[in-house]
Amino acid sequence: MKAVELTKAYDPKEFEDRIYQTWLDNGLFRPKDGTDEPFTVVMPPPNVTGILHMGHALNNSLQDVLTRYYRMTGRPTLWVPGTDHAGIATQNVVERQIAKEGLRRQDLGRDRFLERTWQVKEKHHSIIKQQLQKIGCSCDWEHERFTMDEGLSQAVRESFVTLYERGLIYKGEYLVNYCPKCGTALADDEVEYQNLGGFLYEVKYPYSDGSGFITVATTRPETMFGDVAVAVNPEDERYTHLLGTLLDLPLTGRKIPIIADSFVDKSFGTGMVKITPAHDPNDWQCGMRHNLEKLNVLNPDGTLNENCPEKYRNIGAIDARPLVVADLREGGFLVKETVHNHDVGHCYRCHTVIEPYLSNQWFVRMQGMADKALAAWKNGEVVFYPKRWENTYTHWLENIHDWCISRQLWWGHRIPVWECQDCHQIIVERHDPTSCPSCKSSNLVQETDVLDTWFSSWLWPFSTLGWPEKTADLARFFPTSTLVTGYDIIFFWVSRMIMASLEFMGEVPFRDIYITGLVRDKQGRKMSKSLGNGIDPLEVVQSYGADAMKFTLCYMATQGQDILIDMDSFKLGSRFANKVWNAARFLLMNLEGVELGDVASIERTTMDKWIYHQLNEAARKMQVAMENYKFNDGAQAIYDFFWNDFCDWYVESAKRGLYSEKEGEKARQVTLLLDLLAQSMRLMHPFASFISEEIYQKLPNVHDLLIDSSYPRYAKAHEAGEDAAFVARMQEAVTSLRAVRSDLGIGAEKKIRVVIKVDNSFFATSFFEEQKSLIASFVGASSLEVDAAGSIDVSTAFPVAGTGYEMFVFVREAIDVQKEVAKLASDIEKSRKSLEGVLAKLSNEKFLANAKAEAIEKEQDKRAEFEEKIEKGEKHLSLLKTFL
RNA sequence: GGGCGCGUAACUCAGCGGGAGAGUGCUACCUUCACACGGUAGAAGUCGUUGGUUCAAACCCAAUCGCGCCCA
Repeated sequence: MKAVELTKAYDPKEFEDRIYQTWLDNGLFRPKDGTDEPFTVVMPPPNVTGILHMGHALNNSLQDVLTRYYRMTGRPTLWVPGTDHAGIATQNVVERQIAKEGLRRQDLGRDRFLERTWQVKEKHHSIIKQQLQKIGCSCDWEHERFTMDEGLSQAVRESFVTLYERGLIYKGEYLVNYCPKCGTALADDEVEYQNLGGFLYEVKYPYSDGSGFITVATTRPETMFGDVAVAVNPEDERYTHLLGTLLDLPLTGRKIPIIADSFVDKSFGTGMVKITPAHDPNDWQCGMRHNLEKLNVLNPDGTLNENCPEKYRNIGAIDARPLVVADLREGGFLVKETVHNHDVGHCYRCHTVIEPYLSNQWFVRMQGMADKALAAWKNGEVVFYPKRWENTYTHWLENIHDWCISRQLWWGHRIPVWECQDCHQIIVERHDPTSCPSCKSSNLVQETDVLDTWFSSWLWPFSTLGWPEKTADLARFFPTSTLVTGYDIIFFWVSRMIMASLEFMGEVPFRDIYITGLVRDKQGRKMSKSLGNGIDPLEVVQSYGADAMKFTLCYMATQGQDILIDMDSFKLGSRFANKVWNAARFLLMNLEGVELGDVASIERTTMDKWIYHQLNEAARKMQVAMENYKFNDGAQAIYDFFWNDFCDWYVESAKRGLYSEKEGEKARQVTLLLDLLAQSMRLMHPFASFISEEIYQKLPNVHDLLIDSSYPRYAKAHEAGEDAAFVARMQEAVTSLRAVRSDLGIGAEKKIRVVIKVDNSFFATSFFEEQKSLIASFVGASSLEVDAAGSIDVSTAFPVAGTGYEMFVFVREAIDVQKEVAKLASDIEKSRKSLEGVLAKLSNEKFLANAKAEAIEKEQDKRAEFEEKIEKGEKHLSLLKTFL
């Protein structure tokens, strides 16, 4: 066998793209055939015109880990990728683009504007796909979907018509959240609230009969033109006698009544509230209760309309406020203004202040679906990780509002509703109608609004698999296994998918819902364009490699916690990858002239059994971690195993075998090392996919692709607890000797003589005896003796404590005896303190009566241990003092 | 106003009833034949505060302070 040469430094750029291409070329992202239960994940579709940010990197890294893990356990695995048409956002992108050409969408017309938008979509789509590939996502691109694909549009159509037929869709006049900038209605949850400074104005409203006035309090005086009443609390004795009195609305003179409604807070402001049903949600409710007129005073662009006095018309509501206030003051109506902070809604896309606005919109009745979604959760059909997010889910469903699904946009699924212009019949059908079913007229006009983007994404887990067609994919892969997403869209998306799935498929779309944290900067701030504190995942890939990024994110992805990182954080993964690379490099350079043996039948030493035991333990930890979505535990298990166990101890110990002259010993050692390396690559593949595959491809002992090989499994039979205990004791001895070396300032180049005296009862004596040369090499000893008979004179040597044994180092150098005496004395003191605590427990009857047997046993062990430490310490102390 | 989360080593975070842990950073020594993106050793924490439960509390309970998020 020939040695294999790896480059000196880990250079991910050299192989990542190539490896990805190999996986693609071999079709390894496709689910394999078989009857095992598939593992299926649908990717939360990123906005097609967006760019990949750290949140996507995290989210997709975790999905990739799950997918690769389950793929290697042998289950047919499908990860469905795709993108979302993101109605408002995409339309904004295109509008900004044509604005540079001096055009508005109206100038182009609907069809040409949409053509433009599709072009933009195509271009951006290829970018985002490339980005996902760059970070290593092992999703099945043959299953890729876009929310406006033919099939998915069919799904939208089917679901709309079905809901309509079930009487769950209606059109109604409603007070919606309206963004004047985007020119569209927003759902309640697309509004973000920000606490802003403002004023509370107290305004006189005179009685119509001229006998005086009352005072109302308002934060939005400019909406007074839409006032239709003033309300007081019915239990507010101050005002009961005024009920029914007419008032003259200032600046207009319109007459409005005083009414009673219990929603009014007596203690807020003056206890009198002006009622503007067309511009305030509470007033809207109040107006419904009292059957009041709804007087709209705004144009669609947010300016005041013809229902206002002429001088304010066509002025934006916010700009009109100071004018109105000034005129009120001048007219003597303004009583006072006080500083008042309150929450103001903003558009989640463009951050413009939203206006409650009266308009005709389409709605879905949600109550029935919400009840079913709650019931499904109560029955344990969906489980959140971490569990506490279930509160968010249930709270939202318990307070469900009807969903406003129409958007005044062009980009999206146009609402499939036609109106006959002759008989005004409303037509909602699965196929575009050509004539009116009632009067046969062909004069039909389609609704101009499109549907909310979430109306297509709530179908995602089954529309991507072919619904409404009864496809083989749907039968095989639905319901999916796990959803990985962020908590910011639990109600936007997760809840709605569950509702849609129950409504159309009759079962939940997934069982496990893993909610990731948000990726933030080191100060804990959200990463955002405006702050400029974002980290570009591709820049991380460029600097450290995709594996370093994924590994680091996993290592830090503790369940339920946000992840605070900066660019330097990724050094964790990068260093690990470099370590892996170099360990492999070292092993592969030692293959020259070796004939590999049969791993299964090869003779194993205690060290060998120990490392296989540790590997087995790592596999066990990994399985537990994966099943419980503890990505950090998984990453740590492989990190610790590979670095601390394999590299630091096993490979170091194996060097003797590698350089051995003994017949067959080198081949034996290399065989085991290569097997362990291959298994390590399998174990780490989900977390560091490229480097593990690259190394695996160089191994002479394996011949398949790693991505498709089998995952190491924990097996009770591979446990070797006794060997593990031997090695643990040896590690303790080595570490103590190294510490002494360091402490006494004995340079690495100086060889030392060591004598280990073992107690009669020491369980690892023969192991120590066997491993003398190994221990010696670990601590740089020229001579190391295990003295079971107690015959070696160590009266001139430096004593080192151990449990079950003690060690003596023959030191030639002058040592600072005072310092060592002080140090030992302080160690003894610590042991004394610990022993006191232990003895206190053991003499406490309540402890003996109540504590678990294991706890008592452990305390007894500790007593023996501390007593031994003290006893040996005292002995060593007097020995040391003879040096003085 | 309601809900949730977090306060553990300088930083980022695990641990969540029985002897305080990791990574980074820091200190000292080492370029010895895989790796200085390395090795070896080390310093570093009354586990936010105060009470309570318990034989035993970083961990459970209550209160309190600070920070963050969500909802109204």
